Amino acid sequence: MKEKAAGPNGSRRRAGPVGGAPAQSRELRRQGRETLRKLCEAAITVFDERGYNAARVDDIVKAAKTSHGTFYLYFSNKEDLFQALVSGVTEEMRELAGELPSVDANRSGYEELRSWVGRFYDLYEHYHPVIRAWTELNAQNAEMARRGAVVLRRFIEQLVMRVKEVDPAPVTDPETAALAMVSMVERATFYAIGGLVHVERDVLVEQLATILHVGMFGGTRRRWAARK
Amino acid sequence: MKEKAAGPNGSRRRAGPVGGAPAQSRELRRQGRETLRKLCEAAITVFDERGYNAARVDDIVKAAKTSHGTFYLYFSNKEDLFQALVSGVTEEMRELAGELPSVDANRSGYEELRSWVGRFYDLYEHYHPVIRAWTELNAQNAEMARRGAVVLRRFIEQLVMRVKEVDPAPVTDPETAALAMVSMVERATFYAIGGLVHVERDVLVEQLATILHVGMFGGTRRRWAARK
Amino acid sequence: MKEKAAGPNGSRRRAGPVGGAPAQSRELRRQGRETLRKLCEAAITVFDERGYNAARVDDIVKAAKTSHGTFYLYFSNKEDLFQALVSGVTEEMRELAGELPSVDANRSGYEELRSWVGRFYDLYEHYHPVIRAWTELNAQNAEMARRGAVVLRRFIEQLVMRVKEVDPAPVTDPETAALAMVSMVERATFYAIGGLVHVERDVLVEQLATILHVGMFGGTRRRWAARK
Amino acid sequence: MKEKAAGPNGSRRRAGPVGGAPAQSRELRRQGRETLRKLCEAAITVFDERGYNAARVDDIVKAAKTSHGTFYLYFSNKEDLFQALVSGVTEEMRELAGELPSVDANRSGYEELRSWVGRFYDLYEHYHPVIRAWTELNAQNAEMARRGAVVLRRFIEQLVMRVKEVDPAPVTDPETAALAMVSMVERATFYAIGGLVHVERDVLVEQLATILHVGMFGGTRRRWAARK
DNA sequence: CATGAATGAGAATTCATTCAT
DNA sequence: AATGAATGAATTCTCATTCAT
Repeated sequence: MKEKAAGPNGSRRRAGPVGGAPAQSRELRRQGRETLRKLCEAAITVFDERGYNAARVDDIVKAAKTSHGTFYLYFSNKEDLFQALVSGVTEEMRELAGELPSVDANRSGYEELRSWVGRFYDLYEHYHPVIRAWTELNAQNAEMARRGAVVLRRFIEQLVMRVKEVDPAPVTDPETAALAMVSMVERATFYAIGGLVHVERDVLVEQLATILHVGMFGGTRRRWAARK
Repeated sequence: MKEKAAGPNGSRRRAGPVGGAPAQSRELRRQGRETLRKLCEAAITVFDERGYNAARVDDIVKAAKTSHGTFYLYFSNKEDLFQALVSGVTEEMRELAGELPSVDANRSGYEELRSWVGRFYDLYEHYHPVIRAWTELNAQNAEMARRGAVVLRRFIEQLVMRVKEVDPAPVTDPETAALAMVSMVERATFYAIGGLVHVERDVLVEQLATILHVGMFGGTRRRWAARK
Repeated sequence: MKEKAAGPNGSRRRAGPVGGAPAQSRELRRQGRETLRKLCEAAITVFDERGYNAARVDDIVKAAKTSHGTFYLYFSNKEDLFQALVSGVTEEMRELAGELPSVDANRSGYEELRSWVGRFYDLYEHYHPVIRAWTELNAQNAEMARRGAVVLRRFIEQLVMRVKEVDPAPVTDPETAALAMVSMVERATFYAIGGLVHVERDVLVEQLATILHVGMFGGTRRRWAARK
Repeated sequence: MKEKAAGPNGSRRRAGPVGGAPAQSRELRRQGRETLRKLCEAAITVFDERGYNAARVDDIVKAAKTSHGTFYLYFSNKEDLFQALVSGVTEEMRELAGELPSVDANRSGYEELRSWVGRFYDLYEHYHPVIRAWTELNAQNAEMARRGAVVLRRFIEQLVMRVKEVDPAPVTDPETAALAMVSMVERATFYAIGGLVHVERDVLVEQLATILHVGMFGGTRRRWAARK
């Protein structure tokens, strides 16, 4: 039942990384765009290895096989680069949130939900270094925390909207329930991908989809749970 | 229905903060213990304001109204101090995990669960600055991440144990379900306390307890959900 | 009584800006001369806004709407460009010094003097950004300071020569008096043009000419001072 | 006729150098004050040798035989240190301006004036490195230029005030005349001390005092000019 | 015990200059 | 002749840690 898509969020990958302040104030030619891309990739690698705070600009330029001076041609500093990366993530997360399908209480509803959770998992996995760095920054950078909150609320809103389509209402307080559910999906995925717990992707995705389905959309677990 | 206890985790508060390496190698008199306490409190305040990485030893000693020299009389460095704070949290978290009660599918089971979730919330709130700093460090310090994982798994274990007491088994894969549920409780609490979403403590605690009860212990939401 | 000439130093403007070392080693076609001119003008503008030291090659090429590469096609560095600008100023200053007229104690002598001071003022105003940048460099560049001293002494010499033509000798120590007078004219003009004090050009020119006339050439202020 | 005072501005030397922003936010003990003093002296030496812009913080700390870290304990950067030095100069200049005596047309008036110009010369000589650095900064730092203008206007005001005490009025436009005279004294002193022209202190002081006396206070040069 | 002062390694950033197209 | 891109040496500044009193 492996259903991992070709890339996170299906085939709609963004064109390329966006630069920070300095890069946006000028036209980039092919060579420039290539360097920008190398820097972004290098940064992701380095953030993955050492985390945001411990990452040095020097590590990034070494990983990108370029020079200090070049770095500052594209980004005004490490945070600027990071903001650019985060922009990519938030944009894809927004889209994914918007694609949460209508869900009914039947098996087809469950399957749609499971597929969606799977896409969330894959996106999350792809951007894991960035997301982890993001959690690091939340404590020291209010703007970053705010951007995270915006994405979180967007997920909650979408989930609430879908839940309200269901009749009879399966939950009495959809906002709070949605907060709980989104928290669950996000954090369990985080733990799984970070390796803090050992669990297979598909097992987790199924379990999360099941809880969501039962808890929010009136799905009944027992009838087909033994299928596996 | 406010049920906040007198202090986090009831009356079993630890004696006082423990010092780092330098402090443990000698006897502390009254004045010494007082200075130690001031430093720990100051550190919590500063970590709350700026996060761990952005916190400077200078900020801490200023907040504690003492000097750099004195800081190093009690802790060998910033991380040493932080480890001391984290030790307090992990210890209390371990205990709380051990106190997860047996839960039945009835209302009394729900109420015990709710009380326990409430205690989790209060403990989490009390140590919020430390916990937030901890998430910051996870990305850059493997030992810290390991300690976090230990606590997480302890919660999962306890929950699994309680779930297995229930007959007939309400979930097919208790380990994964427990991961999901612990993630949910932890993260929703984190968002609520951090102010990223706006939700009342008691509303959240009830919702989380309900989902746990229904999802893990076979509780039925509908019968008494209208009670409120 | 406005007597500002058509351009600084009358009609004897230099042909065009001279380039630095790289530009002088090759023939410049029309396009090249145009680029050279744009760079010089841009440099003057930037020096005016930020001073010499704070001026960046990047500022200059942006202001000239050209590129870094082009800059180094015409000048070997920032100082080379500046030397080129200074050469223009020193040359015109030398000429102006040489044109200090013979002055008698009468009104006609005063009027010739006033006209000459006016030309000094206008020349100084035109080159103000360059001159101000020059004062900046004097402290850090001995060669620049030397070139400034040469111009200063040239003015002093000329003034001494004119004073010695007068009989009976109106001053006992013409060298020192000339130093004082040249200092006065230069610095008062500098303050006026820089806007550090608020005074009209013609008022200042008259006053300076009067003091020079009375102090160096035996002019008597009282007879016609009320004229205005 | 050497009349150089014991120190610039007589015996009223200020207590000691003032620190920059960081130093002012805490109490300085004896050792701290000593270090502050060493840094200021070292800075003056280095500014003298290389000028303000070419001076490196590294040069200053080497000259002061201390470390980089220490520098930033007392000043937030090179400019902060320089502002502190300039504050000392402006304060003394203000005082000296306030001490311009009443001057009559007789020899005694001349002598008082000469003594005052001599004190100006000595003060200027003592602070020459600072003043030269100041002229460097004028072009790139508006605040510095403003502070210079304030001092200049203070001198002009005082001179105008003294001139207005004289009856009958010797000059028709005292403000402009005062600008000219202050410019003369300042700039001639600057050239003399900087070594751009070669002239003895006492010769220059006498000449400047004479011109001031004759030009502003109705003194008559001829009667006693041959005395020398 | 406590403290103010000093330290210096390490990190970020700038910018004149060169290079490849 | 022009240009966008790259470079890296030089510089500033920070801050955990040590030291002397």
